[in-house]
Amino acid sequence: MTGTSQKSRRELIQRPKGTQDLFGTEVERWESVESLCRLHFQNAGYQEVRTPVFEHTELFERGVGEGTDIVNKEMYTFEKSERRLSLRPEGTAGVVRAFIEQGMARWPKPVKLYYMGPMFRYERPQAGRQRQFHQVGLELFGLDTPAADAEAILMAMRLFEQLGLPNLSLQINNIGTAECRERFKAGFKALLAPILTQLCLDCQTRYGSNPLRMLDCKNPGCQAIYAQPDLQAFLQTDFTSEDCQAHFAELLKLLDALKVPYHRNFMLVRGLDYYTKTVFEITSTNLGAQNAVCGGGRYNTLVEDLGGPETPAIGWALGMERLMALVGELPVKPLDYYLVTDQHAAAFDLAEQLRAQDYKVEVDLSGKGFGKQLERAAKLNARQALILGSAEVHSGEVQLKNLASKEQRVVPYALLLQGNPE
RNA sequence: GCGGGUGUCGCCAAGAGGUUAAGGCCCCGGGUUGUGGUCCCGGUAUUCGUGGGUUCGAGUCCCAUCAUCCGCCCCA
Repeated sequence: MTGTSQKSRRELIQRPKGTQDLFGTEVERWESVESLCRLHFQNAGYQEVRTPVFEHTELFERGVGEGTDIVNKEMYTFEKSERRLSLRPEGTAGVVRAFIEQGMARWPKPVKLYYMGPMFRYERPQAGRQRQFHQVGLELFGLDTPAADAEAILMAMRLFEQLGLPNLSLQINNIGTAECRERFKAGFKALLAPILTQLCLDCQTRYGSNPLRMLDCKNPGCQAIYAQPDLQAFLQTDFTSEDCQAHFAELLKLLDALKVPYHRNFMLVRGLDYYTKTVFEITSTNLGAQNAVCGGGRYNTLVEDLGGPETPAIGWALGMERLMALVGELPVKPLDYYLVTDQHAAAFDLAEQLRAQDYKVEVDLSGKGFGKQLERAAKLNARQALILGSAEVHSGEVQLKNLASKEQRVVPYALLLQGNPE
């Protein structure tokens, strides 16, 4: 092999930046969390929806919003026979597209869906952020009630409680409708106009494009300005309409009754354009700088914006990588039997019968001596070894050996299959 | 796109310009071809992410580049 081909091989076996190989016990942890999510959703009447990993680029441009960083600089976009397609950077747009295209608007209300799968954003990787990452999300279509908001939030909070996540905080806010925000922007800009030059350049840009996002600014100087009493007073007067305020108050009442602790965060705004009324984020101090494990909110105009019938909705998504960083140890199914054998036909037959009884069983395939096979059984931490040689096949028995106690005895097949003769 | 940290075997890791690049774990083979995890013996980096440069001499110094981690931006 020449030097250059070695080099290209080295590059070939290097995974793309911001992607991850998942294997071994880590995959088992993911699987058990995923099945817990499924069960949790299904028990509450949510159905899984599986949409494509790529969609027409325009869907995201119109859905997520043309002004957002996600569509401006983070999408993986490619062209194929005159069509612009993008790897999905988030899940809601695709689910809404499916909702419209599959006629779910005519299903009995509400329509309750969940999804899970990979998402793609072209960003610099850091703790809790990758280019291919995984989300689990929930969407509830057709209702604009505080109860719908409460259920969506409760579904997330109870899931995290079941998983025992540490140091969680539910941050919640009401950003009202588009009209409410126009009213807000006017007042907010009027207050800031005299001191605009004291703000950072980013905020000065946002002043013109998206004033709400200014509140998210990490610049200490800007934060100090936004923390000033007169501005806070303005923020906390709740600029939203009476209807929005009543909706939100009712939601908080429900959360109180359910003993779901929350923090009303007047500074919480979200980066996607489609949110209305309720927005929330669930953060943990056990994560790095990217501390949100779950985020979502109400989006009452998105279905219509994408060409569907007027349909209010609320939803959220959680980041699996961030979630898994918070989930502690999970039990791994142990190996019940390791089959030591030089009689493979009989061994496979026995293994299959045991597996049918839900035992975890491995058959040695090496053809090596029984000593080496037992060595492997011990390395795999098998509870028991089953030794099945020609003598045992002839007598219809098997040697059952407890690898911890070293006890070994002869057991007829039939007895072994009747129950665990430990 | 910008800023900082780190790159020596699959993993952890010694090595501070000078003979053949420690050690541990894992893996493989043997001691023990029908009885294990302990133990013993042996094997596994012509090479230090890559490419240049300085030097009589470079894993050790310089430059560039790549990768990775953390942070900014933004978000799950």
